[in-house]
Amino acid sequence: MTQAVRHDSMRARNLGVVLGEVRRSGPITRAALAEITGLTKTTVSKMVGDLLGAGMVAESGALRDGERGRPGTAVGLSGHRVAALGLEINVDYLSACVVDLTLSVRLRRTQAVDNQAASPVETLAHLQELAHRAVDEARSEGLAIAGSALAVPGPVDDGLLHAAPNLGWHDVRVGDLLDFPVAVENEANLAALGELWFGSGPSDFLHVSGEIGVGAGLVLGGDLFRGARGLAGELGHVIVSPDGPACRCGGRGCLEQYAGQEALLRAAGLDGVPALVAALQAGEPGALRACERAGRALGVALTSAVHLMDPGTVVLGGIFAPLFPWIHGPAGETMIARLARMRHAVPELTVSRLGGDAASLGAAGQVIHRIIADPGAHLAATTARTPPGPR
Amino acid sequence: MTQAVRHDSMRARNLGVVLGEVRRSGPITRAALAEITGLTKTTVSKMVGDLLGAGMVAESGALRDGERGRPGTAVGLSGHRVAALGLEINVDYLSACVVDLTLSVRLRRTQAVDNQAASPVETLAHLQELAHRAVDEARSEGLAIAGSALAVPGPVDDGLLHAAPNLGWHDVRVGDLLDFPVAVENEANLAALGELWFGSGPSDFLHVSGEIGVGAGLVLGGDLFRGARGLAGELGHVIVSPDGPACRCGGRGCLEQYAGQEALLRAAGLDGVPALVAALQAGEPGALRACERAGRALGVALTSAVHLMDPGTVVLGGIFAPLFPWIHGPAGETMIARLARMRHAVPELTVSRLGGDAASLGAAGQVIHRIIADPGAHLAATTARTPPGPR
DNA sequence: ATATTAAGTCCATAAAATGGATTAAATCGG
DNA sequence: CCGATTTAATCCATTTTATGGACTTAATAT
Repeated sequence: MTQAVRHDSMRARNLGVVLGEVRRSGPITRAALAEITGLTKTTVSKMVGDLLGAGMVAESGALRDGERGRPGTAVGLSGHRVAALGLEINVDYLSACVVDLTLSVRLRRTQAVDNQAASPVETLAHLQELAHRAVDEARSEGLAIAGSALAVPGPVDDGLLHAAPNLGWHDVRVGDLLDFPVAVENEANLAALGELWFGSGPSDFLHVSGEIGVGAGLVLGGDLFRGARGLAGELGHVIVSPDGPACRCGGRGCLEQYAGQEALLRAAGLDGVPALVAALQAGEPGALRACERAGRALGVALTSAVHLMDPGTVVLGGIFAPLFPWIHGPAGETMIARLARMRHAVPELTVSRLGGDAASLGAAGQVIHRIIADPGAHLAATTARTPPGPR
Repeated sequence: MTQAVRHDSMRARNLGVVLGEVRRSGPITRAALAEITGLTKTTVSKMVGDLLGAGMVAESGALRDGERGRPGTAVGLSGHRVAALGLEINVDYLSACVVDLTLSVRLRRTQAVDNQAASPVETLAHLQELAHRAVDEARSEGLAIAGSALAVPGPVDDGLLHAAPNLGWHDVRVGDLLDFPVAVENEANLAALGELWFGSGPSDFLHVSGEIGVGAGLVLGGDLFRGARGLAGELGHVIVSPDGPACRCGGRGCLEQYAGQEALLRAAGLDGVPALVAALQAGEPGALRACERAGRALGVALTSAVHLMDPGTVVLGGIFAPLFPWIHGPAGETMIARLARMRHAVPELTVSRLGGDAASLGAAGQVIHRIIADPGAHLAATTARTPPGPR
């Protein structure tokens, strides 16, 4: 049910509208904010005052635009006080980052750890240490960590990590193993949001994060699509050929068996993505054939995905980013051949410019996003001096 | 951007919350409404007063529940005044229905017309006539038509019907050919909503509407998923086998080539779905084989759909409803074999109990749904005596 | 120097919800 | 059978929030 609006929630929501517009429209005057939001100058002024007090926005001096009349003072998001911690657990590394309210990355730490050999408890002890170091460092720069989120390589439902096959974990309530509150979310989903907030892409796209598994996150209108139980986006197990090779999921002919990291390297007869890239650059026929095959399979799976979910564009990330020059052709051609007659515009295939820490950036970004959407909650929390996040 | 809340929109939203709760919780007292919504009894009372005045709710007498204290008077949705018109254009028929605010079907009219031979202008002239007759009849029962919606067999983007291959139409702005305002929407989407509001299903499901084409509508949390451009849900062109038979969409091995009405009848060597059902009941091996093959293909396509969209359950409608006893087995087994290891719960396959007019019911239901979500708009429209819908 | 224009603040007012008091209508207990 | 109790619904003064016009401020234009 949509919640009833009361006086206090009206104010909370309008604060969010104003702050959201400040983010969207960069440094902007109070008068322009009033115009855009439809609120009066009075109301906007009062709200901007509160946000200034909380250090969430800052005045960036008079905005002399050469027009007549008194120039306005522009207010913009301030990155000096509020920040968020983003974390990621993956097969062979842990990472942490701190992002401020302007989505500037203030800190990145990555630590190579072989988590395949480790238990959840061990891994999370490591992560906790990493997080505390990051927070201490951020604090010394005057930042207050307002919250944190964690990306994990597997489907998550309400804080419970169902299964992370590449870690060998099952049904782990990850948040309970840390000494600070954290939102837990699928790595593919957060990588998609990372692309949304830190990449240059549009706000409607399907982000494909090829790693050992192949996941996808659909972003529509700036929101992540999660499905009924948060298990949507398993592009890696879309069926490319119903009688194809057996997959660890129990099916046959899943995309992962054609375009997953392991299948791809096996087909090329190489060890590691960097070696594959080198071979491709050298023009080795075996490597080229392997990529061609993977690209066509990806095109088939994406065709099904486009028919079902209708994304605006498709962004390839993960291992597909370095392989993009070789994947792009066969995948794109397959899609055009199979989609063009049904749609005016076949979604464009683009490449992610984010590196491996898309997911931890997305995690931190999500925390920031929520604060901006509901600054009232954060304001109340800080005045009540109950700082969330690690201390 | 989320819209700013002002005093008037606060009231409008709360009206919607109250009316929504009246629908959800059946006849209910003002006191209980206050409790559930979190608004005060005073506020709720005033709103219920307004809704009574508009004829949208009615008091259904004292609610004597045997408890102590003064019994409350229950208010429930009233079906006596406000109603909506639902329309449908399909290959071989036109239909219209009138549904009141309680979602009771007050009128159904179906007219067999061969629209394959007709131009949009001719067909819509027919439809307009049908609509006016339905509205006149509804009016004579004291109903006021508050709006109308139209289901068409093809993808629609912002009122524009892109392509209806089975009608031979392209880029028709359907609403412009009628003399009353109408919301136009894909038949598969509206059939899914029809299932939501008039069927008995849950509020998270994928509704498959097998007709000549195979479409699907995803309903999540009572909302329809539309994709970036409203073109989502084309299950019929999900790829079952990449080198399968050529499809009119330009691809190969689409589901439609295995489980579409034409492919299915051709494989069975029969003419018409009733004949097929008769043959299946008689146990004819050719018909059984054709259904088995279609069911397995449907299972493959649904497996991909479940991996990507994660629906709670799957509801089979259209021609798959009468064929359900024979389709259900092979499709369900295919899904379980391919999904069970990845998910705790494989979405259940169920059958739609709605007939062929699911889409026109969904259309009318959508209008009602919008009125209930925002009764303030309807209230303002009626007091300003600008009745939408045909007159 | 003066007029004009636009930004931002001030203040009285309006709209809506709130919360406590009151009235109404039932059951319970003797 | 009557008063006590309990719950529903309404009434009314109050509070919260946004509004809109007046006012002040700071710039450009003439």
